[in-house]
Amino acid sequence: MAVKTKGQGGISGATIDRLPLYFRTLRLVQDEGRDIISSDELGRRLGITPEQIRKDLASFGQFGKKGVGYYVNELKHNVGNILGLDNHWNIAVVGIGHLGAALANYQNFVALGFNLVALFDQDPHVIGTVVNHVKVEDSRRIREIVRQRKIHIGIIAVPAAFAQGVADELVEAGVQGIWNFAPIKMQVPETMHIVNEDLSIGLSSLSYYLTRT
Amino acid sequence: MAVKTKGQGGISGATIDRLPLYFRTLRLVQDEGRDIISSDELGRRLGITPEQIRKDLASFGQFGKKGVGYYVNELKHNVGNILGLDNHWNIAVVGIGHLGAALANYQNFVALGFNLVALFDQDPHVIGTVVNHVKVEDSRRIREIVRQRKIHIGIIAVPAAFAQGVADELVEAGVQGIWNFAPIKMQVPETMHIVNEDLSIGLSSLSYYLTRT
DNA sequence: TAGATTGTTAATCGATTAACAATC
DNA sequence: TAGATTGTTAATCGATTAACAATC
Repeated sequence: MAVKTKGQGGISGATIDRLPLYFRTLRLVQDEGRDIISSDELGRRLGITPEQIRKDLASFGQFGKKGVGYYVNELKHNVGNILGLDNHWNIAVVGIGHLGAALANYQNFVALGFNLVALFDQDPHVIGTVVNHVKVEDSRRIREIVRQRKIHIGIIAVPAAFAQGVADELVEAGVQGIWNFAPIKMQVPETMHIVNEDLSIGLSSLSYYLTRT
Repeated sequence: MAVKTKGQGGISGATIDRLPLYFRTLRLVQDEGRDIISSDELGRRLGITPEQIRKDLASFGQFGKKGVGYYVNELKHNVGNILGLDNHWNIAVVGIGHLGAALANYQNFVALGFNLVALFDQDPHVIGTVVNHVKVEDSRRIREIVRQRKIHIGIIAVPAAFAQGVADELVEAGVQGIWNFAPIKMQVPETMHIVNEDLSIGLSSLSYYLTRT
């Protein structure tokens, strides 16, 4: 679970976290050849109330037509634009263990417009191998390559003990955001955007609910 | 990011999602040989206010000593108990692609007391291989093996197109909870506990914030 | 036109923060 | 005792739900 995506600029963090769901569903609906969709149907497909969806969208503008619904292509374009997906951010994964390799191969990122441009690891057996068409580089070259390849987002998939060090290097190299899978709270400058993905939370909370059934 | 862990039984879902963080930090503090910790220090280590922590804990009982703090061992035991970790749930991963293999190898689950007891895949090249000391079985045997090995939680790491089918089988086989990594909203009976882990949300929301810096 | 559906305001609900009495 | 720190109540803030006018 991604932790603490706090709101900013007046828009609720909860709203922002729902936008990717809208985007994905709109893509599916588009593939089905549909031109128009109502907040009602979108809601039914996602398990979200239509009022919630209308409110979320309305906080960014008027994208629908009263009495009609939303034009699928147009809305998808707008939501993608709001999410900044057309920036086509360059991303790099640091730590090509099982999880890092899984992330490097994750096809849904391509669908969102992200470009995987670098992979890093410090294990000599892993350096030089190719994962999803990208060669794994030595972690010591993070600073150099992040600048060269204009990497915007660093994904941290190293063991907890190394995560802070990697974060420091990524920050110094000038990435704008970090997506962190290591189970630690990292120290980064105020201006750095960081999203923590904590896999323990989902499973533990499931345990909580199971215990109380 | 884990989606929609709604509160239940009067306890806020946000509170429950913080408990695993407390648990993990207490384990670390315990390893450091510390006997006592204050809400203030716990807060500093996690980036959470001490008031929030005290409130979270207080909703389950009085675990601290005024003027002193919390006894680390005792609190860790209590938080683990609240989360139901001492149930030592049996878990199975369905879909041993990159992500499924990463989850099967995820060491943090062991630290939380979960037992990995089965792996499933439908690819004949994958069936029979061993991942993290567990043999991969044919997905067609889900129902049989879930019962045999008394699996409580099913983890879905198959492509979106197969996820609903897998969920149906897991439900029929009698699992109590599902941890779903496929990017779809699944239809399951009301009584089934399901936590959706949606990796697109974290990265997309990061894109949103980066766009507005 | 009548029916459908959005966008927006008001009401409710829930979660966090602040304050402080209790007490170790 | 004096200082520290919890547990709890009250105040604030934020997010969701309900209602409905606008309008296609």
